Amino acid sequence: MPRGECRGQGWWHGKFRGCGYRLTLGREVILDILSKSEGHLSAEDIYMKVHPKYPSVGLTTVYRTLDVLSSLGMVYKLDFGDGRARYEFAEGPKGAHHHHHLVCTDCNKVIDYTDFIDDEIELLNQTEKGLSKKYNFKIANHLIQFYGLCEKCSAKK
Amino acid sequence: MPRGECRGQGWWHGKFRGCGYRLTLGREVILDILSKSEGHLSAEDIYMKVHPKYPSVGLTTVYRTLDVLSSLGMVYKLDFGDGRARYEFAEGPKGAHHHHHLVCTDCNKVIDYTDFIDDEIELLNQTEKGLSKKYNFKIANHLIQFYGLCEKCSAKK
DNA sequence: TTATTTAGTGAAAACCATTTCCATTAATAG
DNA sequence: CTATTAATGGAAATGGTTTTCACTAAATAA
Repeated sequence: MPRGECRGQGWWHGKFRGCGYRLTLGREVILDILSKSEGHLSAEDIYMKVHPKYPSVGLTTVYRTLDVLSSLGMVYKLDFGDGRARYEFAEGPKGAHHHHHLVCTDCNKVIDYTDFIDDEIELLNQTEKGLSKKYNFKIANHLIQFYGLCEKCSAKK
Repeated sequence: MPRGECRGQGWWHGKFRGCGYRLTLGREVILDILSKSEGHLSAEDIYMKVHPKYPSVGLTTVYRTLDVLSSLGMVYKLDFGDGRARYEFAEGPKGAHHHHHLVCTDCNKVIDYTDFIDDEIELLNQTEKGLSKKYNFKIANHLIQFYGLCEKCSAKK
């Protein structure tokens, strides 16, 4: 991804600048990786993908950029209980394929599911409204995860 | 909590022994603290509460015991994103007052809510059934958290 | 354009919750 | 009571993440 192809073209350009953040090579590259990758990448995963092409981008910058992206709501920071944070792209304004997670407590495998999402979301919206009012809480986001054993791990037992 | 008052009396005695775990002073004390405390305690919180009366119980044992309790399903291990795990008592078999969480992303305050829980649980049960079948996943537990700004923090802005 | 300002950066060091190591202690079985 | 071995405490190690600091470069002013 040569710089010229991207600079100023992504829909996120304005978002960065609008919040007073500078648009740097590192940030573009990391955002690019995230937007193109399925799944849940750790900071190190991202560093590994970035480093071959852009050895000048360090792990520190990956962490710092993920923080910024996270605070801008462009990336979700997730915890699956294995001691390292995972990040996933937040899919722009249309929230294209929102999903929830099934987490295997044995092998830490994570399955994204979109089944039942519509019903879940509908209920969540109601719940959010009620909770916001009752607790004066400005809800920005939610997390739903199911924990258990994946097919392989429950067979092993 | 003198040892004699407790040894062999708690409903968890059998659970421990049945799983091949020994019933030790440390485990009893930690379980006692958890069962009497409202809220979400970190390992260090628990250590601080235990240490004055039982200085012989070390932080390592707290961690180890929490692991055991967690694997027995007697305690839930929670993550609110502030870098340390929190633990809460799982309320025995009747699941007395199951609740979900509202987490403030600014001050890390956590509100337990039980409102809307019935509808949520009902939907979750359906969803669980569907997911279990489709993905051959044995669901043992779920996590629902809403993230946002608490009253104080949204006023500050 | 060039100069100025200051946000952003890489590398190494620090941080800190948690885990591991190991010699010792104590709960349970016989 | 004795033997067995799970459990323990304290210190050290671990490892993901954050901080420090001197340096670089993006944005802005001249």
